[in-house]
Amino acid sequence: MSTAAVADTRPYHHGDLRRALVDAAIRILEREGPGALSLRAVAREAGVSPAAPYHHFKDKGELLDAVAHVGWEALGVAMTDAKARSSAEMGSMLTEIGVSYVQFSQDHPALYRVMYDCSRDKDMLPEGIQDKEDSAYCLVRGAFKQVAGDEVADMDVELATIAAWCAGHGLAEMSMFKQFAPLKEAFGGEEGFLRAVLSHLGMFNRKT
Amino acid sequence: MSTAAVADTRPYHHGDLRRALVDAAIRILEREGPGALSLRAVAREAGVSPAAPYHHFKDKGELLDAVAHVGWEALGVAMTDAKARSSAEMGSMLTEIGVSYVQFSQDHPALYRVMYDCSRDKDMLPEGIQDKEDSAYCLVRGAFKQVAGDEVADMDVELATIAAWCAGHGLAEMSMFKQFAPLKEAFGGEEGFLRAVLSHLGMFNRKT
DNA sequence: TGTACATCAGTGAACGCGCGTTCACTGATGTAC
DNA sequence: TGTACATCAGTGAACGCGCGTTCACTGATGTAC
Repeated sequence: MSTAAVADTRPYHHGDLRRALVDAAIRILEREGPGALSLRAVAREAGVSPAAPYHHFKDKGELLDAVAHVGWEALGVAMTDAKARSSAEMGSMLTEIGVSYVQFSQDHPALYRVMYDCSRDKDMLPEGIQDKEDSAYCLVRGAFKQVAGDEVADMDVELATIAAWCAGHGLAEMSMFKQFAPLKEAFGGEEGFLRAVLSHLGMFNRKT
Repeated sequence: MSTAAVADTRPYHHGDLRRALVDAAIRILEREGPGALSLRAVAREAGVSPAAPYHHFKDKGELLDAVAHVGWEALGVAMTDAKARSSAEMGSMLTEIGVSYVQFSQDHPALYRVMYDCSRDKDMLPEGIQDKEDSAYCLVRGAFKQVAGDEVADMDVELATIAAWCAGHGLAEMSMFKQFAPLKEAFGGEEGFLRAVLSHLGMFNRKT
């Protein structure tokens, strides 16, 4: 059965329009960027009337929150994978996590932007990033704890985590600029460049 | 003579509307944030018809560019001051510059945002940040060169500059979140917190 | 010094646009009896 | 098993809004003679 046929026989009730709207929003982000992300555009992309989203989200903000949520979860998965990979290879765990973070931002620049924009609107880090057990932030802090050992004060672990997060976020935002192209080439591509910059950031250099 | 009287006798021709529009835009940014920065709002704030700006700027983008330009110049001044101050006190020059950078972003959060948004739209760092002799970026690179001495390779100075810039930008963007409030208090306020985080970033620790 | 005229820098009304949201509606679904 | 009915999840038309931009215009200024 072709996609068209499926579309033709699409029932009046969608089934999981909530999820479909979030997916549509992400598709728009990847294709046209954050500027194109209106509620109407999302409904259009999902093949539904502009009023339909209101049965699943209070307003535009709530839809955006849901999109950001999906983004943070995907980022968490990417970082967890990187951590697992790195400990197997006994390389620098922190660098691998950092690289995966920045690479995520480069693979999904518009989504990454929305993730932070939603947080900024509330002056709050996303969804208890510091509290939840399996949050991306806790993953980084856990890695620092593991690398540092027990004799290091909690406060220093916290500060190192914040410093690393800031550096990662800054690198994510900066590395999109064209001016760095020659430098990237000199280091054999994006990843080489990322590793070179990260190696200049003290707290990424500790090894397990 | 009161301000009202000045306003009443305001001549048909403005004198320096271009500059007045940029000032009005910055006032809007400080008061209402980047979301409120429309061309019409700027004209309104400057007390002029919505068509007037078109005699001074090709379009909205060009006005925004002018605003960003003013921002980058102000940031450059703040950083130059910090550098001068620090060498007088023989403290860590790089930390002082870093602190001044982040403080600027906190004093003018909306302007700081516009400065980067304008660059992002073009995928280019602002106004030849890397080329111009007195750019903020060159100031940082110069500081690194001075601290590192002649034996360090140019490439390493470049990478350290980029790493520092990323860290500063990341810290600027992160430190606005409410979650860091308790940590800031623990370090005796904003500046103490900034210094604590920066001290965890390797390349800020070198002293003259 | 006075006058004609080109140019500059404003006005204000209007354009079309896409937006977020609301509304009365209707088709589909599930449940009680 | 059938039927009545409440509820759910859509439709599509409409709302008012502020936006960027254009237009014909006009008042002020400066310059040539």
